[in-house]
Amino acid sequence: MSTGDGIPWAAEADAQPDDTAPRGRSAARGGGRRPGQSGTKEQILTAALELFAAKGYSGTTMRGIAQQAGVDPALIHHFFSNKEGVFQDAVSARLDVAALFDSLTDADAELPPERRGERVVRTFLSFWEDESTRPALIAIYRTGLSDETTSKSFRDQIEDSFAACVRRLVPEETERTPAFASLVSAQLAGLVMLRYVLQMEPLASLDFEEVVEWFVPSIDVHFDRVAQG
Amino acid sequence: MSTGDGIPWAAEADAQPDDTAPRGRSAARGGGRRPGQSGTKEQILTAALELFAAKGYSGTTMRGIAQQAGVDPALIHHFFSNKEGVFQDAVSARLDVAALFDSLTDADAELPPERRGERVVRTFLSFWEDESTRPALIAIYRTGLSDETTSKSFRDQIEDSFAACVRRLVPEETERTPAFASLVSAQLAGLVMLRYVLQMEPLASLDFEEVVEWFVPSIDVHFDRVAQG
DNA sequence: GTCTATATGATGATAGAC
DNA sequence: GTCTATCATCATATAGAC
Repeated sequence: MSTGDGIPWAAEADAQPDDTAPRGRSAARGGGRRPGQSGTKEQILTAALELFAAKGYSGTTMRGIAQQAGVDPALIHHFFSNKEGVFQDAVSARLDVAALFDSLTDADAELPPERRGERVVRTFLSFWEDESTRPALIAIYRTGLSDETTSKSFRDQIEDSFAACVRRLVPEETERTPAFASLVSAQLAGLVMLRYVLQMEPLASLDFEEVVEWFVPSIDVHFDRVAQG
Repeated sequence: MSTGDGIPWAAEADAQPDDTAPRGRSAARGGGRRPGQSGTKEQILTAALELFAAKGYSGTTMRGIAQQAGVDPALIHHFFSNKEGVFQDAVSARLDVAALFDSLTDADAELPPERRGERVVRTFLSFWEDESTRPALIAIYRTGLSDETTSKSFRDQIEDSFAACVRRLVPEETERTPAFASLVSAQLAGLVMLRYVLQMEPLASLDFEEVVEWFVPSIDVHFDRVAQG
């Protein structure tokens, strides 16, 4: 633990972001044996993600994952070598972090400033509302905040992902753009933290549209400000 | 760990919020031996808070605290019985969580709506800007988010503290008040998370007054909204 | 692919000498 | 008040039988 076991999940995200089609024959890679012959591997990843989301990284044990998945602990090592491997595979199997904002196209930059806030909020929150990606996000947020080591890569990841988002929506970069991006990130991070991670009431129970309606105006404030220089 | 060792820091805050005066003869209690004869106890609490803030609750070890404080691990048990005791004492020695918003008086409810946002933001952030209370807050936030068990009491604590705050500033309670409080909490939580815990740039390096200037308008949006029913 | 058995180390906690 | 020695438990990880 204190030996410096950082979790470089930011390494790379291979990921299939929103694979609505039933998985099975993904693009033939290599030619080796198809993984997950009996579905056990998938089962382990699901169990792992559940636990990482609920108990954080250091609170999740290999034994716990094994029990949750109904398999032997040694099997997990067999598949993923170590705990860090399980985490990375579990997260990237459900979510492509780097592509979080890929659905924001250049066309969105043409939106009038008063529409951009809503566009960002809806795009970001859609991944939190989606039950297939939410556990991965919760696991990432919990783990990313657990200590200074993981916080560093988590921070870089947020920075990168939001920087790309901002670059799409506010093409004309000014000196205020970075601060603007920080502020918007902070507000979105706080929202998901309380609504989805901590599940604070009544925020957690609000209808999605209600959240958007309440929240977007406070984001628009920043878009207005950055637009007027 | 999985045996359910929650951290009920919300138990009670006895706390001396800002004991600037050099301790020594605190109000004569009992009559027993004066604690902290050689300052060792204080030393341990400081080291503990530092580690809890940096590595979270589960990432901090008794041995690590001992090493950081330059004392024997057994001494910590002697003073605080167990890890949970160290955490509670370390946090409550520097910060009275329950009194976070006590400086908001009824007079603030008389402020025009457009001034209330700034009042809340400044009050809350002042504890994060203060180096004597910041480590305790970071420790609380990190620990509170580490898993579902601690998240529960953390959430309740945020709820209570902000509920009290809102009750002071928006006396005329409507059906929108709770949602309003949630939203404001979320935005403030996100801000401190990115600026002080994750230290995301450029947010972390912004001048305090700049942060206030950028952030307050997005809070005012909610005050305006709740004011107009 | 699946399991048993085990190596190796760190953890929180305790008892007791000085 | 301070320390040594130690316990029981948990962790990750590995080697190897089937």
